[in-house]
Amino acid sequence: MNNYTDILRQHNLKATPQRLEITNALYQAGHITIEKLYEIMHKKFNSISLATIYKNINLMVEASFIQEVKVPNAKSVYELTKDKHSHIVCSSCGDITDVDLDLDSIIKDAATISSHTIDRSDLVLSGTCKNCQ
Amino acid sequence: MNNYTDILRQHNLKATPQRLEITNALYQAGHITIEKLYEIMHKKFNSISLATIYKNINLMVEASFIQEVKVPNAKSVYELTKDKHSHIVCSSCGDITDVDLDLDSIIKDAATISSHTIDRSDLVLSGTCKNCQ
DNA sequence: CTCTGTGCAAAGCGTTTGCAAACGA
DNA sequence: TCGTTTGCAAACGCTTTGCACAGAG
Repeated sequence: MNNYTDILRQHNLKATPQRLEITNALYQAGHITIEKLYEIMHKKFNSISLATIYKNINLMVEASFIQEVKVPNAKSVYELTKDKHSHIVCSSCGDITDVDLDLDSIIKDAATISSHTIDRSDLVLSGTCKNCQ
Repeated sequence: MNNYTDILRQHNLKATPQRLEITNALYQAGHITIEKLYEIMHKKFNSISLATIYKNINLMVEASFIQEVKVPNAKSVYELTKDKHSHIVCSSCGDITDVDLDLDSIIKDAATISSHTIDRSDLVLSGTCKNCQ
């Protein structure tokens, strides 16, 4: 049992049952669309509103408690913020998995080539997962 | 002067003035949002409709003549399809530049770790460009 | 008790669709 | 000429907003 109550409060968010369930759903699913999240939430709170989902998702993104992942040719998914990682999407079943890749030298190259400072990297790989092959 | 007329036809798209101008705007801008594209188009065709822009953008994406780039915390941009490359976004001015990075070994690692096949990679780096620093 | 969060309904915004007229080949 | 494309208006779907009531601290 994770203590999301405290974590929410640390982000100045009251620990309402709805928020605890959103957090729990994100934890369970790993990556989830708004649509799917609403489905799950609706089972527990049959009168929940999509507005509540959106308001909370936006607050949680602002608080950097969760993050949006933009996926090519698909809807965005949300995940709990965790250590830096990349994503692999299966174009067939849509499943998304995390993968820990070392992008340091590539980012360093990019910074040199472009004269940019770089503070964020989003890598999404697409292909076919083992099950779908 | 690029011969987009022929290129459009090779993709089974009639070379209308509107399409030639969309293509030209993409070429000039490198990366462009729908909104900005409409602005530019409107100067040349004052009665152009957003519907025309959307229809053509969608056809061109389907034909792989252009591609959508999903940008964190910003609207998608479109670019002419060219050799594989990554993108660097300036969080300050919003400017997007192409950068040629070798992701081969990283992709290979990811394929091994995940047992996926990988046929596409989208890397978007974010930071601050030289001008904005 | 106070202030924040929820749920509802309405509004807002970006995108798509249907259709008649215009146009490219 | 024939099939495609354009522009308009309406429809659509996702997201946000305003407000009264409920609930967390």
